[in-house]
Amino acid sequence: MPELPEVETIRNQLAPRVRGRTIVEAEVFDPLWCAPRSPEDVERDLRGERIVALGRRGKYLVMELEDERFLVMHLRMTGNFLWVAKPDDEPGRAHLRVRLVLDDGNRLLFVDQRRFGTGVVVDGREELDAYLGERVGPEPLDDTFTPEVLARAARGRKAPVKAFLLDQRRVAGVGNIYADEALFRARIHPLRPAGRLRRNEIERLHTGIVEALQAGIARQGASIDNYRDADGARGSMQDEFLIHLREGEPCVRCGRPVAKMVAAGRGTYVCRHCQPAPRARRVARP
DNA sequence: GTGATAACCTGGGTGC
DNA sequence: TGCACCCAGGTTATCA
Repeated sequence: MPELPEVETIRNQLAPRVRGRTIVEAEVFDPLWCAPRSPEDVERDLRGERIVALGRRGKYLVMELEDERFLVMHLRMTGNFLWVAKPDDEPGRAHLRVRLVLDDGNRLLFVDQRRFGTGVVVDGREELDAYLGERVGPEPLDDTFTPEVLARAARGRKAPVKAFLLDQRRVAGVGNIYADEALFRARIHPLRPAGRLRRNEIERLHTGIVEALQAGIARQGASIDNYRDADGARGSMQDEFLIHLREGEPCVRCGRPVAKMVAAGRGTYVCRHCQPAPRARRVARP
């Protein structure tokens, strides 16, 4: 599942290749991708536009076009954004949602098996800031993301810390994989209420988030299922998971078996020894 | 305002 | 072999 490291990997690969290129042809094959706007409208917006830069915000890939127009894409569950040099190299049409042909003949393909991925054209930097501002919180790899920022976001939250981490408005870019990895690194149980974490736990969680995401970027992301980088290659982070998907295997820290549970409605991996469960609250007697 | 849950979607896995 | 059903999960809408 593409999370921050996977999207950042794609951005790193594509940014230098697309900068300064012009989109000479845009084809949107799946109306769901750009709904409620029609594919024809979006194709018209993109055709002839020069690409100024390719950025990222949380899990969003942001293609900046001329005149402060932005194509904001989200890969969701199974989306891939592929770079193809020749028409013959294109994969089958089965899951192809969007094709952008550049003036140098190269192609960008949005391929998405489950059709959750989206693309939105936003006009103006103010509208872009508003669009992202209501969906995405602080960037965890920015210098401005400090333990204080994390503590402020968690303050008063009764939701389990796993749900807190998955909420993109609290911390941008963390999904199911890296939430598990960050919590294991921080030795925090996923069901602990976010607002009840102590100062030293917030600091450990901050470090865990940053280190887990950096590890993912260093390994070009995790290819559990569908994720491929811009060149169609698999990442290798799945070989380096400390806890995620390791049910029944010995914990890398204590050797006890890793357990699987459900937290925030998601499959969640935990070491019950290294990540102690929250104590049950006493019920007051009448 | 907050937290929980269903729905969206499709392919793979499982059981019969 | 074929069919029905369940599950995976990021985001959004809805409800309590």
